[in-house]
Amino acid sequence: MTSLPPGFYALPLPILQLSLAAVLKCGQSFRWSAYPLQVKSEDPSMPTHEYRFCLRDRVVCLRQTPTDILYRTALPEPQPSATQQKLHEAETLLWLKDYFQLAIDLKLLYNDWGSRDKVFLSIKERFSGIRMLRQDPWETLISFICSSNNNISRITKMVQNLSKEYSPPLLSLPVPDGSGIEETYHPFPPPSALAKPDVSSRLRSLGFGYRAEFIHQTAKMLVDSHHGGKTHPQESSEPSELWLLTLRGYTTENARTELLTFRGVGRKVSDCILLMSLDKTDVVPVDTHVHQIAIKHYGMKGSAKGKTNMTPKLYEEVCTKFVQVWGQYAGWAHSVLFTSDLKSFALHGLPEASDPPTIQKGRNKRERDQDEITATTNAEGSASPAERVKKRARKRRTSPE
DNA sequence: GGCTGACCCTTC
DNA sequence: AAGGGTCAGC
Repeated sequence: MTSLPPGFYALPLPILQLSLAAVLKCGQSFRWSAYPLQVKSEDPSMPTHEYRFCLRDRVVCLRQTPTDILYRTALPEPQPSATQQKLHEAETLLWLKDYFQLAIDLKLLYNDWGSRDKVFLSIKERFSGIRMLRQDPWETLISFICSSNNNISRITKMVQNLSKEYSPPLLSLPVPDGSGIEETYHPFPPPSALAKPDVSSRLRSLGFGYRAEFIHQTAKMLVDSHHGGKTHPQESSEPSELWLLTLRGYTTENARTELLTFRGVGRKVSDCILLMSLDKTDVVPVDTHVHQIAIKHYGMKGSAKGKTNMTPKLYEEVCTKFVQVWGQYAGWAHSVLFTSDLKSFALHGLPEASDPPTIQKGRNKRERDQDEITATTNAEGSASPAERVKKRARKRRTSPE
C-alpha cells in the first residue's frame, strides 16, 4: 500500500482473517450497503468495493485490500475539526475491532475445524475469512424476527425500510463511484420507535406481512418491561437495549429463555441472536438448509429430498452433532459451511441426495462432482449419550393484557 | 409432547 | 408450490 484514498486510514489485516465481501452479505447483518468501485487496472491489491454501515452517530466506510482494512468515518454536520475527526476515527477503530471480533484468530480456528472434520477441510481454502460478527442484540433481534420463512434479499429490503421509516436521517454521502448521486443513511431505530401504537399496521403496508405484529409486540414488550421510552434526543441507548446487552453475561440457556419470550422468536431465531450478538460461539442455528447439510454430509437421519419435519428433538440432535464435530466455536464453523453451501446452491441449483432426479433448472451431475462440499460423509452413527435437554418452561403470554 | 395448517410475500 | 419459522390448536 503506497497511497490511501482520501480520508481513509489503514488497519493491517490479512484477508484470511476477514473477507468483507463474504461476511457482510451472507445473511448475518442486513444493513450494510455495498458499492462497486471503478477499477482502472487489474491490480488485485486495489479494492473493488466500498461497504458502508450506519451507526447511531456516524457512518463507517470500509474498503479492503489483501493486507489491510481501509476505514473512514463520516459524521453529521457540522464538520468537525481535524482533531475531533481524529478522535472519532479512533473510536471507529475500536468499534471495528469489537464488531469484527479481531482478537479472535480465525486462521487458528480454521485449522482446528479442518483437523476435526474433513468436510470442512475440503472447503476451507475456498471460503476463507468468514467470521462471526458481534452485532447489536436489539438490531439482531428485530432483523431475525423478519427472517422467518424469508430470504436474504427480502429481509434486507425490510430492514432498510424499517430504518428509513422509523429513524431520522443521520447524514448523506455521495456514492463512491463518482456518479455524484447522494445516498442518505438512517441508523437502526430504537425500541421506543417501534413500540408506538400504529407501527404494526404501517409495517404491514410496507410488506412485512405477519411479522409486522411480531415486531411491534416485541418492541412494546421490551419498552414496557424496562421503563423504556427515550427521553433524550439520541446519542444514548435505551434501557431495554442495555438490558439486551446484559444477556451476554447470561448462560446460553438462560439467555435463550429470555429471548423465547418475545413474539416471533422461536428456537431458530433465538439461536441466531445468541450466536450473532450475544457471544454464544457454540450455538448452531438449525434451519432446513443446515439440516440438509447435516443429512448429506454428517450422517444425520432424515430424507435428503423429502422434507423432514423439524421437531425440537431433531433440532437438538443436529445441534449436538455439530458441536461434537466442531467444538466450542461450532457456530462460527457453521457459518462457513452455510456460506459455502449458499454459493454452491447459487451455482449448481438444488442439492440432491440420491437417485430421484430432482427436476430443477437443468444442470446437475457434472458440476456437482466438483461441488463445494465433496468429502464423504464423516458419518459414524450419532453416538451421543449425554443429552441433558434442559427444558425450560417458556413463559410466554397466551393473551395480551 | 408431537404434528398440522395458516400466515405475508417473492420467486423458481 | 415452497421457502433460511412461529404460533395456535388438536
